[in-house]
Amino acid sequence: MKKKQKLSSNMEDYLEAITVLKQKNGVARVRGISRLLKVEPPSVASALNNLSENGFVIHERYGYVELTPEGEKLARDIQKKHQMLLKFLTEILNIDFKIAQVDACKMEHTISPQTFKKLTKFIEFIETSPVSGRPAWLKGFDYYFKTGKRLRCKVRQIKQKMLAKR
Amino acid sequence: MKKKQKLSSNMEDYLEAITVLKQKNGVARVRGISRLLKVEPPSVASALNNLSENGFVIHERYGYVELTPEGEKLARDIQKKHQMLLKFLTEILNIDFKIAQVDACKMEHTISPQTFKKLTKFIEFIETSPVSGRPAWLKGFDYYFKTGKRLRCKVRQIKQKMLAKR
DNA sequence: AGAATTTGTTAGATTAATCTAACAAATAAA
DNA sequence: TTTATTTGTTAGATTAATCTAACAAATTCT
Repeated sequence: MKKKQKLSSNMEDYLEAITVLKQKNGVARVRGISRLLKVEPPSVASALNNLSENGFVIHERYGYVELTPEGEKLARDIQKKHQMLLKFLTEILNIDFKIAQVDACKMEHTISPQTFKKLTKFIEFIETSPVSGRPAWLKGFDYYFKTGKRLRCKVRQIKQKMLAKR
Repeated sequence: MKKKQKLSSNMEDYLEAITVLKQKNGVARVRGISRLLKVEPPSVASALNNLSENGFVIHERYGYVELTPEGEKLARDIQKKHQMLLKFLTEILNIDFKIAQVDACKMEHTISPQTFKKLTKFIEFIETSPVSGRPAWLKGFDYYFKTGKRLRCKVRQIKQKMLAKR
């Protein structure tokens, strides 16, 4: 066992596919992985050999694919990145789900821990906003994106109201 | 000439390196590309052959590397993506320049046109904010990231002031 | 149980990107 | 103008990821 510290994007994709399948069907098998990643079964076999040699999966001939603890940890980390990016793209930037899914799938392999952390916090910041739903500034961006114009901001609106009341 | 429609990330990196060098030194040569991308000269030679066959660069033996109009266009597009992502990461998310640079370098090859457009608008929205400098909500995020706490928002502050004045 | 279908494996080829080693051209220094 | 240095090229090996073709095991159907 070679115990690589860093897997290729490709191998990360295989690990991710395995957890996705286990979550969906309870088990992961060559066929499922092959279909999910749109590669032929021999590619899966070769990838599993690689992951097996490096201690991320356990796979006996014709059997189910199992993750080792390390494999499980890695897969979880990748999934976290994926979900965070997907959320950022769909919920904050309002990108179409399918496109966001593809983008997230690629970015999850390249994003640095720092950027991951920042974006995670960014999402958290917005989700826990005291104002219910999408905060005003984000709505302001939605409007700007659609029309190219700016909504007058709340602060100014209130100030104007105050002036009017006098 | 094969005229590929889609280049690999790798080839895109070479194209980008060529424009960067031309912008910096006026010309691009094998050595410069080799040093910039941290690959050996034969790798550059082979990449240039590829790009040459596909009509993106012109390179005669021992000479400077020139971009064709198509090469130039592609390189410019990649650079735009890179600069936009760098800006987003450094100016909005406040990520360290070096890390942002690395992240941008990878993401520039995977980002979809939609995401590119959204993010570009997002930056524009913030840069053209009527409030000078970083808008309040972004400062709110900076504070939240550092302390985990929320600044009370402007609207509420004003409302409180109004109450106090009565 | 036997046949048909699905699933998995092996062998071997292919492609893209890289490398080292050896050599050749161009440039700079003596 | 030789020599030395830098720069560029060619040939050939290596690695990772994929594929097709052929076969083998497991499962399902009749």
